[in-house]
Amino acid sequence: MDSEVLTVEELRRIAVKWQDLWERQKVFEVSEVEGRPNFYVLEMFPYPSGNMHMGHARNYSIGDAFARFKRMNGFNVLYPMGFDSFGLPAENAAILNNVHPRVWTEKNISMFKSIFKRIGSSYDWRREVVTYKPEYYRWNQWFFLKFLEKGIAYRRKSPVNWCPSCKTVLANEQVEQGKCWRCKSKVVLKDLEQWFFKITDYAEALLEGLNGLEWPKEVKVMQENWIGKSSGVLVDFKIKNSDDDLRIFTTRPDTLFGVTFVVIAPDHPKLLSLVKGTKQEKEVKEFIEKAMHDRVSGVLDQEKHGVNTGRICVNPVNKDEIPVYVGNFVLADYGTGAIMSVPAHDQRDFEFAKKYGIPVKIVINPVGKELDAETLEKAFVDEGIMVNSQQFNGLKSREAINKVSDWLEGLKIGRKTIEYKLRDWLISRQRYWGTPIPVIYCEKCGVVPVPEKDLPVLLPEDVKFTGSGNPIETSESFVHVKCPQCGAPARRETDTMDTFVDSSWYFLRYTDARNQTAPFSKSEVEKWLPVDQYIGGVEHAILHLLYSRFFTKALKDLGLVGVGEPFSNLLAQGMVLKEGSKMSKSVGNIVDPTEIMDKYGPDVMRFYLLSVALPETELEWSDSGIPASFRFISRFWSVIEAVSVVKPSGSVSGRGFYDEYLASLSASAVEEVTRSFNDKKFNLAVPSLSVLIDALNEYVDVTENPSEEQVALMKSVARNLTLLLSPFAPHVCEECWSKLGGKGFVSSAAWPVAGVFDKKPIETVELYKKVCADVEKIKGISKAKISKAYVYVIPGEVELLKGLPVYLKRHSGVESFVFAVNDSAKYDPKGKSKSAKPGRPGLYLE
RNA sequence: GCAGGGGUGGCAGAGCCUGGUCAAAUGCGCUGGCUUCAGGGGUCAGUCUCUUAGCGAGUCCGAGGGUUCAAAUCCCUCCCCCUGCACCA
Repeated sequence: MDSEVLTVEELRRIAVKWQDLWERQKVFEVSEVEGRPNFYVLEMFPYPSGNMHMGHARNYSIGDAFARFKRMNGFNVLYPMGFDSFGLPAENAAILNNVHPRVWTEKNISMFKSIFKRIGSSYDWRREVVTYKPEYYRWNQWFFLKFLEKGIAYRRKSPVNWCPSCKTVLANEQVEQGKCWRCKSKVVLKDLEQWFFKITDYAEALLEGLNGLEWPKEVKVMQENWIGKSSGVLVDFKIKNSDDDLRIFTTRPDTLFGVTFVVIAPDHPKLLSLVKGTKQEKEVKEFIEKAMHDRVSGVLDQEKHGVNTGRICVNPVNKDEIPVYVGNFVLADYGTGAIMSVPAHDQRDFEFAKKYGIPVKIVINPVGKELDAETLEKAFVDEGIMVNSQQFNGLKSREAINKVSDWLEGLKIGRKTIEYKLRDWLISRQRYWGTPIPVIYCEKCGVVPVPEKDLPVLLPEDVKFTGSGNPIETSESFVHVKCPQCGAPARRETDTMDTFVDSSWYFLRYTDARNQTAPFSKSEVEKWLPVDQYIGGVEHAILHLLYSRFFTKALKDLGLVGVGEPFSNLLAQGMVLKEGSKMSKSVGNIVDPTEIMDKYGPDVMRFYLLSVALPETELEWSDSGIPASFRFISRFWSVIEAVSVVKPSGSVSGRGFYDEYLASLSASAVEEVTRSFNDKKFNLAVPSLSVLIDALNEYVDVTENPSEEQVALMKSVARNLTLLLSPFAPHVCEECWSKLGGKGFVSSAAWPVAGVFDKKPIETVELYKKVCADVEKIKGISKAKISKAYVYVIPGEVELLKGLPVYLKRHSGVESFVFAVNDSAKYDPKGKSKSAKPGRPGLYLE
């Protein structure tokens, strides 16, 4: 069978041939066949900048294989693609090369599209969505107006994160460790009037919604932490010699009796009036200045500093008079901006108290122990027994949390509340290449929304890209407009939207991508949403995935969609690494997918990317893996070649052992591969395919003068093989499919069903007896001594076991086979049958 | 610090949820045989240790304990690695 050897040239030729045929015959246009279930497979759409890298290629290989699998399994599959094409890189390229961002973007898009075709992606391009086009972004504007009406969009002045290098503001989610998510420069604070989306209104819904999602745990946990819900109480501390209160938030009301000081944030609104006219005023002001300066300049100061304000407040529960400090570690925008400090039971408070000589008061003791405030070395933060807490003494601290809260509420000195870390989504960007925010500022009328009929507000063309400031502001025609309400001269908003707005609903647009009168029709969305399988990198765990969930919920509240969650199932694919680190230009370890395809064609690369690791784990690129994948494909090819030319020449009828063996391997390969696709563990499909290729190969070799029945068997196994491999390597499989006389395209053929070959079950008891007898006969030992038995028999004897769930493998050539069987259900030495389950092979005796 | 995920044979990477077909899939690498094979192809075998012609025995899945007739798989403790959030009261 060494006749036709597959060459890489042949492989490339085949790929082009079938790509053209698919396109011409519109094989992948979404068909909506009555009675078939709908299935939506989606990869995160790319931002087309520069080259397509291996991570992209992996992403699309995974999605495409899965979409093909679903299609072959009789689903109507929606599998679209588009381009996230607004954003800073285009604008920067424009500044650098003096071309319009659109030109740069279009060039990249067409390059990406040609690579998608080369990969063999089965997208339906009729539904392409491109975010920089007015027919798309006008709906961003439309949604904005709806949000404005509903109060979901609003404008306020606030200190915002400013990236000095991108010259724009960033949302909280886009600041990573004090640095810009895109360019990694240090973020500073700036006070600006900005537009926000009220994502905080959805904090609870976003948290609850996570429960129903089939998402990787780590992503859910990340979102959960980001939303950061905690429940506690608000308590007012009276300020001595004043009518005012200081309100604090705590999650540990059980420690309320142990408060020895209060700390407020440097930017707390009450701070200045508290110290006004006191002798501490100067010191406090200096402290505020330094603390705010540190914060603005991004100093991440681990050291806790503070200053005593000289003011005293009163603990409402025990009338203790305690000092008020200002501290650099207290945040003004979380809780109330002021905290009660319990040094005995909070490590941060403990450190602060030690530093400034503030007393420590113990109110919780560990069970069976008594703490001493004088000698305490660190805060005791665990659960314990309450002391020094009046009527709560003796209670377990955890139980006391609720009891104290209730008591505080009863006395009206406290109120239960829930706090979130989530902040509103800042969407204003001082950049050109984005969706213009559709509002106009009029001196008389204030903020005036652009009337719906005037949408879209198009990006101006008469702008200069100088590299400083927002280019839109250079467009006179854009900025100077008439107020839509009073007609007076007015100024148009020059901020554009965060591009994450674009990607927050594109998956809805795919369902109805050419709609001219609405972003989508509700009924089309109903048909497909939620996305049944979403695939993308974990780096979007918070940003894109949280915004999209918020958007979907907001649109639901507006009555525009019926679903509350956009993505029911998420696969977070792992990175592609080389030599242990991410491929990057600076490290110089890039492997370009197009180069691989230039040499080996798409099938080898796809097969490699899918077979070498689980989709969600990191993939360590290995150069020797590509030739290995080529060898696999080529082994497959030659066996198909061989089968396709075999003619019946013998007349023996009935099936022998080899026939059954092959048939059973084929059936179990179908089972394995199907399972691996359903579990999205594509790499686990490979071993069984490999075994089947070898077995078929040998079968063809060994079978001299095959009967008609045997030839039929070979062909049927070969067809199964081709079907099973086709999501990995669709082009070669099309070619093989036609060689084998398959009808139509393998891409639209039906997935094989396991169990097409009859299995004749034999009673396990009978088998058990047989095996024991064999063991005794062959090994000459008593069955009582066997703890685990592998039985070696000659092929003829295996007849007896055929069709059973036995494990059968070739061992040392053709003569013997090893199989292990078990009857563990019968094994139950101590009457505990929990682990003894039927169907588990292996023979276990004492 | 808090939270999540991991540590498997020379390497990559399954298996762990649901304990027994596990000396542990598959691929790479390595060794040897075969193939009219001129070094990159195909194919077969071997590749923890000892040993056999073949059977076999021992040890083994980060370390140490435990549960069990039986543990890579379950439980506990410890060590190490990765990722995310970072002063959220």
